[in-house]
Amino acid sequence: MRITNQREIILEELRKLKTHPTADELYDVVKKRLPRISIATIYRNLERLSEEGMIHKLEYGGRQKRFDGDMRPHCHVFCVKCGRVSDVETKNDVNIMDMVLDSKGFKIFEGGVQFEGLCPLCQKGDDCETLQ
Amino acid sequence: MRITNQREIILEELRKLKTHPTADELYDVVKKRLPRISIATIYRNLERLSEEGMIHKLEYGGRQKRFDGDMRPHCHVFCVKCGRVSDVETKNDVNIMDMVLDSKGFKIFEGGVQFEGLCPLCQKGDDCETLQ
DNA sequence: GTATTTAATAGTAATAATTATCAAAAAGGA
DNA sequence: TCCTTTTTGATAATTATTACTATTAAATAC
Repeated sequence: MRITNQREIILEELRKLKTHPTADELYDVVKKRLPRISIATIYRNLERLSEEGMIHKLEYGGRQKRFDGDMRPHCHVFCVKCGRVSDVETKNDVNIMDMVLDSKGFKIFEGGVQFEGLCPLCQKGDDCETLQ
Repeated sequence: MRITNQREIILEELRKLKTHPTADELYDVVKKRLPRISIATIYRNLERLSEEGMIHKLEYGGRQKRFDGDMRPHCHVFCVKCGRVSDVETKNDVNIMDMVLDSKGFKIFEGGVQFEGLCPLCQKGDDCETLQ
């Protein structure tokens, strides 16, 4: 995987954000540093970086995928109304993988806990701008 | 929510399936009993039934949503290659909700464990027909 | 350092899944 | 049965994502 300017800046900006942005949200951020970058480059690199295990691709709650540059193990909660995602701090004493009794022939690599709820804005009844 | 023939049969057929079908997979099944049904009716009812808490909408792994008529609490594993979903039998001694220490202002309703892996067919290297 | 090879990019067209629209049909009372 | 409201079928529109292609830039060989 070649180190291009675009790839470096995409990764750098994603790591700065704690918001688990969608591709187009990250596009808006990266465009400030690389005004000529294409949205296709954002998509391609996010896909590639997640294949390489450098970022996480989050696929729950809503139609758009979200991405997370924080590779430390942690859980997420997503808002069922607006699709926003946040980190959740959890007790660390459960090994999820040990919970499996029968995986019906699947070979399991990873297990994770995720939560559903309402974000602070949607609780207040505000129309979250990031509607899924 | 009115009880229509279409709605009843969609629910009935979904409950019969253990495959966690996508909307179009369920469409093919339901069409055998209701040849004139529209794909939009499938989408509308699956969305509606999940809003009403009668079925589960599964949004991980791939672009298509999947649906599950089995409302007993249980975990899923999805194949990272083909997107197939299967139930996973797990130890029942962990209360996921108790794990939360800080939810960053989100009000959490539900928590679940999900696993990623490879389905039996993709392990063999076969081209799964249900490619995501 | 320059040439060569190969991967990555920008810009845009195409695709796929889902949702919106709307006239007609059916459900569930009154 | 009649009336109101919901749902349906058919299809258009939308939205997120991926594919395509000529051009540009990285990495490597010379």
